[in-house]
Amino acid sequence: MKKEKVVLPEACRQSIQGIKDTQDLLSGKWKMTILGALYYNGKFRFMDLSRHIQGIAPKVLSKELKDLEMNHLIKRTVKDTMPITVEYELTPYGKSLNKVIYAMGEWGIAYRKSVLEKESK
Amino acid sequence: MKKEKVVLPEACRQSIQGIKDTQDLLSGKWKMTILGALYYNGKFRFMDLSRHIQGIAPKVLSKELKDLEMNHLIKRTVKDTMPITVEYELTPYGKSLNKVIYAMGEWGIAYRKSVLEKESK
DNA sequence: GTAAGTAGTTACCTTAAGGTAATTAGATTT
DNA sequence: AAATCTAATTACCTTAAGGTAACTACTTAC
Repeated sequence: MKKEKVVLPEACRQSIQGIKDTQDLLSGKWKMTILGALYYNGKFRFMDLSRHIQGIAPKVLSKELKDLEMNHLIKRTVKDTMPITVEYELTPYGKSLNKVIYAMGEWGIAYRKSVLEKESK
Repeated sequence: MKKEKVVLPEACRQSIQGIKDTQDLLSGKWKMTILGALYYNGKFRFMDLSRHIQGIAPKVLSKELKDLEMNHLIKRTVKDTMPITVEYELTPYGKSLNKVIYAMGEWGIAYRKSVLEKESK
């Protein structure tokens, strides 16, 4: 019997690699959610983020924000107020994730709806 | 000083929750990549998947495929060949992730390009 | 008969992700 | 004077994710 090895066109291979790269950069339970919050609200202070993202511990939030900042997806700004406040927002680079963020939000909403419908049957 | 608590419109809260739900369902290093491969190639047998997704161990691939099948995102079909082969493909439900998959692939490609450009400077 | 291909499974191990709870330190409110 | 706000940090712990390597059982090609 012949072995027909599956060979993918270069464009497919690139897309699959692209997905992997994106996933690696946005790894973990929280990064996409944080980016989503900043995307939909524009700016957030640390405490407001921690209040609006249900269940995240300050230690974890702090670490995720550092990761995202290191990858130039968000910008951290210390405001000269009393007491000091810190604002986080998407960089233009972070904003370029808009399609990913939007698609995930929409799919999740539809997903939740479909689960609820099944349960009510 | 006044405390102006940030309050998000319901639509934002839903979108953020949607992102979180989606992320939770597609957690881990490999699920999105597997879905991407099936999206771009249509069907894949176990060994072909394991060859095309660089670095994934058979144990891990097997587990991820089970997870995805349990969540009705992919379909597993045993073919009556000698030796037996098994095919994996997206369900219609899995295909509804197309925008997420596509957006992540495109962003990843652009990301890789921008990294290469910076390095060459 | 031996190598290689099919689709996994099993046992074992390591690392990192993430959670808990307490603490810091200055400023402001009550 | 005590509580609460700001943005975190620190120490400690647990779990799960993921990797390694070997193995199964069957078939076919060489």
